[in-house]
Amino acid sequence: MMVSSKGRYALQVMMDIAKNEGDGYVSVADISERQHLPLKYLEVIVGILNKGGMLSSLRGKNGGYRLNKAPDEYSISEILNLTEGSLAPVECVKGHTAGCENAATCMTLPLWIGLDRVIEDYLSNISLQDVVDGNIKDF
Amino acid sequence: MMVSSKGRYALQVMMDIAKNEGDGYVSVADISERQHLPLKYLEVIVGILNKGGMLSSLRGKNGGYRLNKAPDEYSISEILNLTEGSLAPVECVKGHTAGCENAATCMTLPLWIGLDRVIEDYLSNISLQDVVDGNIKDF
DNA sequence: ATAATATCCTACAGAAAGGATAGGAATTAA
DNA sequence: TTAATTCCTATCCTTTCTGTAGGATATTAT
Repeated sequence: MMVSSKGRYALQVMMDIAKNEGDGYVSVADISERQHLPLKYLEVIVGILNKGGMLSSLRGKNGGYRLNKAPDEYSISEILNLTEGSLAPVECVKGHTAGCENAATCMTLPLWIGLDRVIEDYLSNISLQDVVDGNIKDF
Repeated sequence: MMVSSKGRYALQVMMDIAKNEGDGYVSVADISERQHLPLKYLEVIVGILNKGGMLSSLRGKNGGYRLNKAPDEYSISEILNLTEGSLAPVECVKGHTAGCENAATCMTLPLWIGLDRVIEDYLSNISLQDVVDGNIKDF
């Protein structure tokens, strides 16, 4: 029941780019250095974010990555769902197909659907900008 | 970000005992058969529930397990926390110590604390009885 | 052109966690 | 005494996690 380092690093990457992209691109080497995260692993993770349409890239000198939209347009949910594959707490609530062959009689399914929903609700209402700004209410 | 089979099976075990304990004890063999779950694995899981104080046991013939309190006195949170070890989404919000050495400056910590809380809130407000009764609102 | 700087691609590898199984010791009821 | 049952804990196989490695490809500055 844990968010893996892949997802956590991806979030750090997105935050770092949000903070450091001026008009140019942010390189993975710079992110790696600032965030103290392994370069080669970040290359893999950034590749996922890029292929998933969250970033644009530019190769070569002065190249790197930049956000495709404003930081307040990214929800934490979409970032984590992309990098983690899914945030579903159990297999049977993945991909909104909701259930195995016993779904009709499964007494625990509603529980998992409800849990999935509170997680999704929470994370989809927090933006990248919110995290960068330290703007997370309550707690 | 998944609840493991250990936690899911533990929940099934608790539900099965809740349903099937009359005045006597429920054996693991019976649970295994009714729920179609591996006996030897269930023995391990039930051991955790027992040592954690959720069940009482009786050895020998006609032995087995029974609940220590009424089904509506168990929250799903306590069952899953016991068997999973923790439901915290990241290492640094385990055990209410909240944080690593960088906690003071970590921008993502509030996010994880908040996520932990919505999960905990949801699961602590649903009882074993609710699940057995199919009494989970919404969705 | 060329050199330097980046991304991009994908296979591999060690460590940790997940998901059981195995075998028997201890206890209890009939 | 015997059958049934919990109890204990070591082991094992598989999958996932967490990276690493090495190079191919593209871009820009000079």
